[in-house]
Amino acid sequence: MPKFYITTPIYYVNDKPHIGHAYTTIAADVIARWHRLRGDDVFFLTGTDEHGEKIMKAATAAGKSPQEFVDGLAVVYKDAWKKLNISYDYFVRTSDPNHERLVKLFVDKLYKSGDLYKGIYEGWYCVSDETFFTQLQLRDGKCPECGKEVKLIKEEDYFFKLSKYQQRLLDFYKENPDFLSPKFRADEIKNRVKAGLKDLSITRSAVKWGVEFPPDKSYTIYVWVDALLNYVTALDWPDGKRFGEFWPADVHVMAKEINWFHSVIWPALLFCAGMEPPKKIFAHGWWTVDGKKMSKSVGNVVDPIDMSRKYSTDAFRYFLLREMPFGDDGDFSEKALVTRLNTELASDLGNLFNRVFTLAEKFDGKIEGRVELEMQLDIEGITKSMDNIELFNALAKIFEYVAAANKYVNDTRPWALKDEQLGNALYNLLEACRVLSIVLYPFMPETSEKVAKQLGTKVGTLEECKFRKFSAKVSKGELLFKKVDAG
RNA sequence: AGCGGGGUAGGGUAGCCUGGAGUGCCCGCCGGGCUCAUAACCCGGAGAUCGUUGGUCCAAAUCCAGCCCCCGCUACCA
Repeated sequence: MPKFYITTPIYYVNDKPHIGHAYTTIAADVIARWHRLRGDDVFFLTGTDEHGEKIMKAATAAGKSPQEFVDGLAVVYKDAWKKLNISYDYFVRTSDPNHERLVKLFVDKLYKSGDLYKGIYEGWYCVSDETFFTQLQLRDGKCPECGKEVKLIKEEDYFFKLSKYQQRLLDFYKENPDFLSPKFRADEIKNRVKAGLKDLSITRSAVKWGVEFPPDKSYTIYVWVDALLNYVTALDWPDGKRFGEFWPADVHVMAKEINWFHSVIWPALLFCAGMEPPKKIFAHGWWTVDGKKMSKSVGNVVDPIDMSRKYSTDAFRYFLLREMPFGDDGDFSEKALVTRLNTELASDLGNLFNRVFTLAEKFDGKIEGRVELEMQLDIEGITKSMDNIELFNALAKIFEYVAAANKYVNDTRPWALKDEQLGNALYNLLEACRVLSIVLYPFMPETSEKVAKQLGTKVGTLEECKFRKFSAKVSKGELLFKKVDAG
């Protein structure tokens, strides 16, 4: 059985999840469910990133210890993923003692490799935002966030010789053309690496809430190194059974702003440790909301839990993956969501099931006949799209089949048929519905299960996406998607 | 400034890499069909100088160059 290891980033727990977190996680869930449907042995990892100065400050402000504080937020994330039907296999936390232990082990290994050295780190620090900026990030020499004065901080840190890995990375990208995706992101990364790599300071002296740096205990390990390592500590690197079974990761899914860390720094760290890099990095785009950049100050942050409660988890999941090609940027609006829910989910898909099941329930003859509605389903195309992580294209193909099935109803006019002819039409339509329940499963698992139940069966595997003898007993249930008023 | 992406009917997109009738899809609009179904479904129609100028070519949305707009990213923010 082929294995498939997929991850989301671990999310920084300074706030509850917003639509961006939900998007990454839902997309990864869809891919994970797809591979389970294929029969792969899937390991789907998500989790939370819990170290850093900001967390400590937030905890203090809340009158809690950092650990109490992050414990509370980890639960918020787990609850959210439950509501969004995320089928993760393991939830990793960077404050977990096992993670911390393995991070130290890994960094110690880096240290012994000789690729760490002591140097001077310089950065522009904004006191009010408690954040470092690079020279280029500054706006008119002032803080790009708040516009206040920044001061140059110099500190002695341990550096990782990232520059040493420039050529190795470029060679790796060349030998593995599918490593960086989508394609248009690959050139961005390659060009930046070609332009030259600077070494990376991987310790902090000011940050107390973090993993201790073993060779020099006055430092903590830079949170990004801590965070990236979750992908292997969750597998119990180096000796765990899961590590042997699942590493290297098949795909790391994330938003584009952290592509650099995954495409450049992460493989370099792994090279240094003598380990295999992941097979694929997939960086998706960002959502604007009603045409504007989402931000707390504008007050347009979309809460995925609200959306799923209001329109159903499946409708929300569907919308996110249907509205924009996976990889691009796109715009979220409730109006657009309602339109897709009312037209594609209620009128096209839901109504198809409803009209077919209504006809089938009234019929007491034999449901059998010639296969007439199978080849309209482009299962090869869907498979190819899903395997290439073109989720948008896969959905488009699935809905072409929905349209073909609706057309078949209109063309065959089953309400005017009886006996064998009606049995034939119903056979084709019910098999089409059954097959649809399978291919829709990764995207809308609840709906898929409801359809299977109404068909008197269970959601099948990808292999069962072929027409066969229909033997189940149909019992119509409630409407799968009801229309809602816009606004 | 550097790097990258984009400008296709009222809106949104695909097509561009590997030139070949403006070809497709979704929403909206107009007309027809059907009556199993959630006023659902099916068919047809109107609507585009494919940002702009020039070039290559028998042929350009597609390739090349210039220009005009729009938008990202520029690494130690977690």
